[in-house]
Amino acid sequence: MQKNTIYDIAKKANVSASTVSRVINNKPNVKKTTKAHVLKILAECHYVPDETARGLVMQSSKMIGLLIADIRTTHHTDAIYYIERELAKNGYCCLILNTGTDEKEQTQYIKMLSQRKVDAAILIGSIYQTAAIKKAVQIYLSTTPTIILNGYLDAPNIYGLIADEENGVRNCVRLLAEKNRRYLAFIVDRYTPSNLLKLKGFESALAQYLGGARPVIVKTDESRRSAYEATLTLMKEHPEVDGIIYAEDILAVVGIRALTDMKIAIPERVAVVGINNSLHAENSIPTLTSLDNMLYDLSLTAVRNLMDVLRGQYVNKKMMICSEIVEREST
Amino acid sequence: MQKNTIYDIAKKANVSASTVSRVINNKPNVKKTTKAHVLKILAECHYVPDETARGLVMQSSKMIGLLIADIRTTHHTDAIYYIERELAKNGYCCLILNTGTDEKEQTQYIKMLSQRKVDAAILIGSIYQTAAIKKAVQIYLSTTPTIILNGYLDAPNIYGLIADEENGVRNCVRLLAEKNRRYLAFIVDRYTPSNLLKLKGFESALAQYLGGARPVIVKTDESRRSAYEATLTLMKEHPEVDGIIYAEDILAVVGIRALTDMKIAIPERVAVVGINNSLHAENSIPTLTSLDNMLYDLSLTAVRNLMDVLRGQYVNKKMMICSEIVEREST
DNA sequence: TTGTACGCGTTATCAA
DNA sequence: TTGATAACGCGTACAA
Repeated sequence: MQKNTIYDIAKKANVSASTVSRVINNKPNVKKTTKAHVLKILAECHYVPDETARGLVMQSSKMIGLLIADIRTTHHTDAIYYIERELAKNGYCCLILNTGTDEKEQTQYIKMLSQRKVDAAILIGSIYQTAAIKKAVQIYLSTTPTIILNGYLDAPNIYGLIADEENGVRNCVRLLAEKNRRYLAFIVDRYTPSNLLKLKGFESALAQYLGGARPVIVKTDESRRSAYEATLTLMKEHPEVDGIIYAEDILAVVGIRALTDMKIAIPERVAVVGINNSLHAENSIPTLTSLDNMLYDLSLTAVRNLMDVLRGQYVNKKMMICSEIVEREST
Repeated sequence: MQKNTIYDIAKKANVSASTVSRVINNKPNVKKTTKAHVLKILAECHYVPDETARGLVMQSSKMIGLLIADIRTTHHTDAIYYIERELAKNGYCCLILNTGTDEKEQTQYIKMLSQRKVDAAILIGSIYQTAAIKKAVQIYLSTTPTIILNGYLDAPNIYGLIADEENGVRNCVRLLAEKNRRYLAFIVDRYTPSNLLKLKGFESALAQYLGGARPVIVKTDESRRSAYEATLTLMKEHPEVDGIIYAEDILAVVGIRALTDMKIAIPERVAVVGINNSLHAENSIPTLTSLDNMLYDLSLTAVRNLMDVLRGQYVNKKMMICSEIVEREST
């Protein structure tokens, strides 16, 4: 594009740069006719203001940094989609960074956010609930409003927004108990803060609803095959199991396949529950009962809260959004 | 963070701002001792340069704009992941925007890219191969290197990078013909430029390998259920069909379920082929033969080409990357 | 080897 | 109602 600054426009319109600026920003005290004239030239030249320069003087980049371990995990992709769209409505752009799971790298990415002068940051996933992140934020983003999605850290500028998965899982156990299940297992792939809460809910609910039945907890590694194997092994070693909760829908879907291959009837012989209420749950055969952790509400609230903070309004530091069970064929 | 400019650092180090700048950018002609001293203060203050200001003077934002219709389509998410990681290696950040499919909105987003002064743009998906986009790019990004992933537009600053899906589909037909399939159908959900090429390949291959068998082409709408219904109807109306190619793996997976529900043996009675070689293909039962359009290579090449263009090197305007069939149980 | 002065494109203050 | 001028934080000729 041919260089196109407010000075170029000013020259063509025979006014000063400040008048052009006033027109662009719709400020008062501009004569109607000059405004119309400038507006016309602006349109003719397809003038677009330089947000970089604007940001420099306004001390606001109108950009929000989004940190995520790996954007390919579908659950997080959805969150990013909701967040990006909502931020766009408010005139903000998203700087999206895949940080991986290494703390050193994550710290580097937080530094990048400060370098890019983002107006705020959203860390997506409970994995950011660590001491390393807290320290990095204190050093590099000490005055930048920061939200952790499904996690919390205690710092003046950090806001936590968490899905109440602990109670959610408790309710899953209660549901299974009501369906006369007595021997429940929980299959988990990673010990994230979020998953640890799910396990906590699982164990306490067993005590409450199933008279302290011994919890069977299986830890798989992160490949999907592994959830398949884990399910096979589980049913061999604990044939009494009549209900399985998986830490995520994807694991459950793979588990359902394993059970089907073993000719185990779902839900007659074994009931299955997943978490996330994702598309996987709707598409599996049989369809999967799943704990909806309200990702959409979580995302929307994150943005709303952030906008409020940026407007200087008071916002609660640690909010929780209730989960809900969506019942389908697998229970 | 307490304000922290090169001037603040300069004061603390008893040197001028330009010396600090020289140290930061590792320029020559700085006395070793002063350099060490400045470096120490820099570290103590956790100084981070302001990329915004830097961008203003260097006329380079070190940001690349990524346009995508909807980041939630898994195939594109993968592309974004590869691209983001590769760009990060080169010191670039990604501005990711969901444009939707409306041309007016898409134009607005292109305008935003120019406003943010991105150094280059990557448009992900053949849907950007439209006259409206071409015009918008010419107006707002006329000097910004722009790559279309899986598409092409003829303009001085636009580079096309396309998967050879036309030939890929031709090879799929040949494979099915070699497996003695005679009556092939193609199920497609949207007439994107990419899908139109697949159809073209399908029809020409029928002429070549199957003596001009009448092509059965079914257009579904974009919901997944619809692919299920379409498959049922297809098999009722054309019971002779013994091979189906779906425009995308997801459609094929849903189709496989429909066939299974109809007790149609795969691949004995009907062979099935998908496109994208995504995780869906690996996870379906039976596993799905799929055309790999080399998304990873495409993404990597896009970034490499872009970096070359930014370095002022010559880059071919329209490149093609060959597809490959990955055979699995469904054929 | 180091410092001064200017410009990048914009907004804001103040004077005209 | 308008225009000149000074920031914003940085890089870089040019001068010292």
